[in-house]
Amino acid sequence: MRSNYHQYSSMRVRFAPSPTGALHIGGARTALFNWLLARGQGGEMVLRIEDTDRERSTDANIAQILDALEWLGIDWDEGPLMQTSNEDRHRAVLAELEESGRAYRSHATGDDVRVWKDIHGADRGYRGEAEPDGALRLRVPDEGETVVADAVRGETVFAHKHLDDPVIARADGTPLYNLAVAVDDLDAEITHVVRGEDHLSNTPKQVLVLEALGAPLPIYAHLPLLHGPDGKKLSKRHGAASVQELRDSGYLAEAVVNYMALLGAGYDSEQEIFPVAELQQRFSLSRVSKSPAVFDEKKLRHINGLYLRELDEADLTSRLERFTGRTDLGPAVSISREKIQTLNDFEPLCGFIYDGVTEDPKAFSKVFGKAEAPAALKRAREVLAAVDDSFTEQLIETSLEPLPAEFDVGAGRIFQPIRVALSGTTISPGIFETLALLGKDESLLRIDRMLERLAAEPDGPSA
RNA sequence: GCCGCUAUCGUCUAGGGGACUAGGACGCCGCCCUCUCACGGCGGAAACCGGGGUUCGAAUCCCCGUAGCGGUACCA
Repeated sequence: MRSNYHQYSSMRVRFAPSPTGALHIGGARTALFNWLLARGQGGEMVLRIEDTDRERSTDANIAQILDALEWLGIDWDEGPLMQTSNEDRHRAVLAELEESGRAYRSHATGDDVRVWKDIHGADRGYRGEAEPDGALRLRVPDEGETVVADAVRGETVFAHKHLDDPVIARADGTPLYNLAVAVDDLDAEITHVVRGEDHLSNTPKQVLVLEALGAPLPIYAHLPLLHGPDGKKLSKRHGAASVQELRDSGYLAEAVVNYMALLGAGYDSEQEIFPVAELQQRFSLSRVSKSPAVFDEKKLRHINGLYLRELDEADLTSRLERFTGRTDLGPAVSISREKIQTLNDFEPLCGFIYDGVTEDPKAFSKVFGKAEAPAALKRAREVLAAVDDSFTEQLIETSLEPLPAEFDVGAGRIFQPIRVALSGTTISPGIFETLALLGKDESLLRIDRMLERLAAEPDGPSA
């Protein structure tokens, strides 16, 4: 059974998405594993678009998949090949199979197959009679079994008596998936078929096609599926599920790659942050796990934060500017980088610097509900007004430092009022840095406005 | 229903017969740091699905059960 494996000298893998929607994380991970394998082994990767489902395959979807792969940094050596462009070859193979008697025409429908099973029981797969026309079914031998050699699962045995003769072409002669895949992989001299586990049950059909053709078999590797937090197959309702959505959520491509590599594979018992080159080196099909993995956005966020803080400032700045559409972010980047995990976290943290004070009644009432807060803010205003016009972080800190003692309160009781005056909220970058960045005039202006508001509400915040 | 795959902390995983009082990471809890939020540091709770074997010895091998998932299209 293991006699006819491929004899190609170098490894060739393929990623073959069907363009029926955006590239999901599951698909992206399949692409990544193929790519890591090829790049780590000096092999080649082929990109093939399985567009034989013309109803659902659109150019926009294809463009989206290419865009997602490019963003992730996954490249390929051949393609994108369109499966439909190989239809002549598919039809030739179909004709060959029919002529040799390995396949036959039949009008049997799914219902007919079901009736057959009801009569014959589970131990007899559907076997039809050859008819002059109709769909083309591949003849499965009654005896024996087909063994799928799987690099992650070992050998999986499918007894022929359980297999129905699979339909490999529609009545109109158009080839079906199981035929097209087998032929395309053969033609592309693919040595390792690495794909999702949902394809495992279809694999014997493809192996049977290859054997009917007397062709060599690739080595298969079926990856564990990705699930949502509820244990169900990952879908839209689990939040960011496509590569594009991840990008729009402010994740970094390198972090997404690192995280995806971790899903369904182990590399080291102590370490899990690996630059992509190391991932390529370490990746091995034998390190792929067999059980499904749950996509955990919390962990992605954590890893993203790690990568974000590793970026040099110019790089981070340009990424933030591209992401937010703002320009001249400059110093705001350095005072916020320790506090954000994604590109998307920047805006809520620092938006007030550019857009003015945020209205946050809860923050206002909480901070100015403290008796000394208005007076503390007034005093801070005086002290800050006296600071040299250079208004550096250091000078600001020195000037404000004595206030807590002066009011005999904790530092927070002095700084939070200032923070709310400047930003409107209780969360912002460090207060000295923020004051310095805003500049003396703007800082004093914002404090004055808050003081005026407080004066208008002499009994304290009503909110 | 039938066929197949899988089964270690809530999650991702390490483990491939003795090194396991089962390791790491995310998350969670507590403490420290601290002007908020984070970051960082320290500590803690938390798992071998159940039952039979095999073996001197099993998280690791085998069988059964159970559960989850996938497939079962003239979809891919």
